Amino acid sequence: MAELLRVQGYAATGLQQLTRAAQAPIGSIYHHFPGGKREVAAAALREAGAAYIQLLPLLLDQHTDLAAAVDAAFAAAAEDIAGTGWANMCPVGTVASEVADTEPGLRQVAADVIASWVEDGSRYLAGRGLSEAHARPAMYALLSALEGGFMLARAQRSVEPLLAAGRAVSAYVATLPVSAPA
Amino acid sequence: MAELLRVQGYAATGLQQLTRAAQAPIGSIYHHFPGGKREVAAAALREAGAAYIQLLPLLLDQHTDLAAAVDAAFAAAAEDIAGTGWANMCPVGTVASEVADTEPGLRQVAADVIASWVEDGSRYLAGRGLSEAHARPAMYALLSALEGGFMLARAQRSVEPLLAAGRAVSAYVATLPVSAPA
DNA sequence: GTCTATAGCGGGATAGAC
DNA sequence: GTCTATCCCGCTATAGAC
Repeated sequence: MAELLRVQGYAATGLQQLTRAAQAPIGSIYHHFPGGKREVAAAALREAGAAYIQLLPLLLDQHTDLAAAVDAAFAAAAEDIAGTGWANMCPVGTVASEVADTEPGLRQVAADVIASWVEDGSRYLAGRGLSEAHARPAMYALLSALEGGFMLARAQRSVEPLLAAGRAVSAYVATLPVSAPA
Repeated sequence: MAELLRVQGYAATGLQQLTRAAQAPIGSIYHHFPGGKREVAAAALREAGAAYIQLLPLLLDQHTDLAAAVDAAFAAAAEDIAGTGWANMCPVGTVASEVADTEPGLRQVAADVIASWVEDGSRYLAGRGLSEAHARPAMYALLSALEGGFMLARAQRSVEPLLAAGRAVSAYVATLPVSAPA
């Protein structure tokens, strides 16, 4: 489901298409997810959200300098999106944009997922020496640039927006005061 | 149409809904836009794109310091989105995310609109003293942060992501060398 | 040229057989 | 509990009356 959501969005994804891809009968969907399409999508977003945030330390731990790490992470994302035929990397952003004003339940799920990203991410950044006051805005800025970069890169079939966004966040992070590494 | 697209997205917007909102019969759509839904959406995106880029100089001319201008522009966008009940500010991003892999024609239109934004925007930034080499990536970074910030702000019903993204772009711009103002 | 009625299709959801 | 057949609705697109 997450796969379909991030490529097509919520409204364009049919449950019949999902059952075909999952080779499951349509009745079983409503057995496991009584809430129907909405509930399936909510579960997919939550699962994808939990999986994605685990990538953050994996990517950023590779460089001792935080700014360099951010730059490299965006470059890795750019390589990934280009290598997978410009399929979207994140269902949360796509669905959130689509249903923010039409599906209150799904909007709330997306908001919760993002909130958990910010919480985990700013804790990580704090562990890398950023103050509490700086870590949270930095994480918001990073996520904004990443999601926006995905958006533009996918539309233009170019890594240029994603790389530029990464360099900007990297330069911004470099301006923040960093305490001694742990 | 642009109004409906930015709030609901492409797939969820019906032509009947459009005719109701525009108080026009459905036949006249196909008279003026033989390509149907796709062509109406394409025209809406192009028109909205042309309108939005005109806001850039209007907003950024208000401050002599470019970094301060960027910060203020994001703050203005945040105020606007909060004041309009978190309706999306930009149909291009929403539609692009949704149809990038399913509607090649519309993806191309979105790509063209974004390309024109980058062209006009980087020309403006160059006029504010940024070198050619810096102006284009800066514009990509600004757009990524803006679109991503819209996305997160709308999902979370909070201006915090947008303000954080703006401050990051502002700090980034402040690190770029600026030649003497014209 | 303008518009109305309808065709044809696929959607989400459900009832009820196994 | 598992799954199939079906309902009803809304969609895009078109044919044809004014």
